[in-house]
Amino acid sequence: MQQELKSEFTKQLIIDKAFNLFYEHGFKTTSIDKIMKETALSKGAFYHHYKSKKELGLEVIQLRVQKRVVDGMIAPLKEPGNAFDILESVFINRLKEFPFYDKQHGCPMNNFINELGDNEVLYQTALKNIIEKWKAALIKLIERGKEENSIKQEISSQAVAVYLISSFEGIRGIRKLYDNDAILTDYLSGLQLYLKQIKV
Amino acid sequence: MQQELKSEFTKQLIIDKAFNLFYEHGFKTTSIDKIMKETALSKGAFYHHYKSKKELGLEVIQLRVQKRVVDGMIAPLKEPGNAFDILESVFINRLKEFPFYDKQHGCPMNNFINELGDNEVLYQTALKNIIEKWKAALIKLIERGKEENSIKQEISSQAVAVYLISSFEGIRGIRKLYDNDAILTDYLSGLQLYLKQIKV
DNA sequence: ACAAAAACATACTAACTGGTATTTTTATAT
DNA sequence: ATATAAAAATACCAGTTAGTATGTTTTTGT
Repeated sequence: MQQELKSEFTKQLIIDKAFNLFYEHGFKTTSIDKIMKETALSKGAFYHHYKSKKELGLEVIQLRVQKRVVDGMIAPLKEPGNAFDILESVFINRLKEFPFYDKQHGCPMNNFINELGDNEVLYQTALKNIIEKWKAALIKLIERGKEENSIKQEISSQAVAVYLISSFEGIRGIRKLYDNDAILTDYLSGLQLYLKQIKV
Repeated sequence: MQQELKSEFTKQLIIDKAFNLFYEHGFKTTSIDKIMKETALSKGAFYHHYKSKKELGLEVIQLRVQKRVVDGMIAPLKEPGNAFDILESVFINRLKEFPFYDKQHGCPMNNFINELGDNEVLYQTALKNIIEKWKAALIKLIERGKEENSIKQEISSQAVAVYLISSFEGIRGIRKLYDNDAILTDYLSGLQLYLKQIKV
């Protein structure tokens, strides 16, 4: 039982260090050697726990990348309260609260999407899964808003959800290029204008 | 003089093959060897014309990537006609006209931004330059629309420009994950709703 | 005709890549 | 304590990487 715990701890350690390196330097250009140097364990240990780099990448996406999006963007949508207000505050606050490091390196999910999204069906599916979860939660919230009459009935929940996600992921990439938040301020104004359109 | 032409031809050939490989496989994971295999020239020839891979990357961004955005998204904004109609048609038509290959591999500029945007100030500047050009052209068109009274006076041209660019680049990445255009259709509905908000 | 220079080719390096084979260490069950 | 299996370390493989050093061929000015 103690051995099992140790194994689990090591796997989590590898995933943790791998996520950080993938986030900062990309997946394909981060080697197993670099990851294991961070864990202070050997390459042999890595291949004892994972059969390939691809398997690790998949776990990082499913366990770390997904968790980030769920915690930051999906779970808050399910809180009780005025649906429109929640929609507005989640998108705006999340963007404002990012630390400098996260602004500089963009969205981990978006980075994976752009690096691996056209590469391999397994990565594709894992990433699509996160997007679909996010989309579904947004649609549900918008529908809730329509019912409680805080969001206009006539708009397409699905279209609004997709447009919100697109613009959010888009700006997370573009922000990398700048060394200040001016572009984010513009984005937020643009977003607020959009939300006004769907507000009842 | 003949030599100069030959040199220019070779450089264009290298840039051309490099762009295609970068687009399909990413910058960091495309080697000089692979590029030069495509040109049917030698590695010696490459290092005669370019001092490093970084220099090539920069030229690809400045000459090919930028041209794509200018031709497809910026130049059409400068055509005469109703400003709102131009705005609408450029974004919608461009997205609809992408060949399958381009849908699958996303936007070359966005790919570069997400792979290299947090890496190196030279790439950052070159890419930021394209975004700023695009933004400026959009702002100018929106201002034009305000003057001719096809676009609402009270909206911030800058905010709308940034929001439009963000959502466009965002969806170009997300589309990679899917094997059909359903997500694009949702995006287009969402975009149209946004545009309705700024129409006079 | 000829020397200089540009264009390109060949051969190479040292460091790094994902992955494997083999051995050593550690934990557990009897 | 001892056999067994998991965890981890070491050493290694064949292939790839950006970049260099040194050639050969082609073009060009004289």
